[in-house]
Amino acid sequence: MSQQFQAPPGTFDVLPPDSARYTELVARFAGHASRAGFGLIVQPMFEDVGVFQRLGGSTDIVRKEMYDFEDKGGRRIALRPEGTAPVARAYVQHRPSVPWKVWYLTPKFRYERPQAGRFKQHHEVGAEALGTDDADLDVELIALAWFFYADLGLSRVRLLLNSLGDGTCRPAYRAALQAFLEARRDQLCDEHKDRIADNPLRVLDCKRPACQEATKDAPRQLDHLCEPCAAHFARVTSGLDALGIPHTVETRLVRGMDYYTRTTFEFAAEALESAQNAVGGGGRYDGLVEQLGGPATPGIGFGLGIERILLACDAEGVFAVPESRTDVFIVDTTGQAATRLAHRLRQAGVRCDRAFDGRSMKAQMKAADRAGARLALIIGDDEAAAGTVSVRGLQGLRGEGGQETVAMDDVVDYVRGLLT
RNA sequence: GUGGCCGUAGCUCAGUCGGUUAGAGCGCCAGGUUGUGGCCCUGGAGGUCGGGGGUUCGAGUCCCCUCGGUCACCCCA
Repeated sequence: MSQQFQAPPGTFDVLPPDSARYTELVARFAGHASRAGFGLIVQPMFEDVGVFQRLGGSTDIVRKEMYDFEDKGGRRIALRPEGTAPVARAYVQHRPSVPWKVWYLTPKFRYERPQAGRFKQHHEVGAEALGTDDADLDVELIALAWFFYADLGLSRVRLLLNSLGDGTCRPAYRAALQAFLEARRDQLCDEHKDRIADNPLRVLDCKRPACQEATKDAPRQLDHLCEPCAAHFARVTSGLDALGIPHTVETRLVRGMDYYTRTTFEFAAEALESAQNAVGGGGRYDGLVEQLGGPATPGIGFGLGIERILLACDAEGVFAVPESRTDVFIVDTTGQAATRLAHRLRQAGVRCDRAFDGRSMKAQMKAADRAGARLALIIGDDEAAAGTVSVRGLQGLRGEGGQETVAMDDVVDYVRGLLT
């Protein structure tokens, strides 16, 4: 007995017709991104593990959720757990002129237990822009994501916004927060007692009631911004206002990677019941390129989770993409005509399909119907002898059920005329 | 990594108190109509009941283990 395999835990196959939503979603995002001056970046699925380790050492994503291994050449490799660091790595490697604006479609891998809206491999579309710290760019990125969601039909998405400060104001704030947390160490949950030293901001993000209560009056980064950071944030919020993008300032919003500075944001789908309601997130990372060995270069970007977006669309009842498989189906019982006719139609830009295995006319007509074709092109013995094709209208096309006889030589043009 | 729930046909599910050849609907194939789809009718194919072990005269049903799924914690897209 042969072994049956299935997709590894936490992964999945997306088959037609469901995959039509993926292609349509990506096409829409590509449209928004290219209209905003972003070009596609295609990158490896894996990187030297150091690309990720060097900048997220105290985050769970890097500490315990990374798919890393040694390859046959003894290199330490990690499947990409996130998309920003590889883009920064590419920037350092190629030094493109700035501002450098790229968008991507990528799978992301995280070793964690699957759950509603959470997988070991999921897919994101995203955008990154490097080379300027102008707050207008922050607004442009956020607007790109925001109006992309709107384009899909989503209306119940909430933008959460925060500023984490920079190298000037963050250290002082961090120290003040650590002092505050140390004084209340006993009230924190066990897990976060240990995080005060290495990642105090993370404690603010804890959802346990005990932690929430203990940190209720904790100092807020937003109140400790230096003057330039405060001005930057004010320009971001006023820019969003100018575009009519509603936002909620969420002072506890920390996000998953250590490299974020200044603007951070997250998009929460309120239609999703599950705990996994973040459909996108991102922020500014003005120190990242330098940490990866490049020149000091500011940057900002985001990633949007395709699977969660589709879940949110289902919950809101929007973005139903009808499967559209073919326009024309060739019913050929002679076994002599279908191959050439299909080729001619396809070369002429007509979507067409056909049956195989020499099935009966009835079976081929059934197949034509199931394929969603608007026209059946019938070639039986009579047509073959006369050099003609019977063109029959199927569902959706005017004259449905009607049938006409057309010369084989003219049928491609005739069909194109009917379909336009 | 921790915990709850669930595994019967390709899909959605039924299966009585443990009882003899494991069912339905949908889907698929064929026929009804030797050249015509949808609707209808008839028939057919398709299952080691997730896997292994145990209890029993007898296990889809009870017990243990295991694998898988799912949901939650954690974390995030």
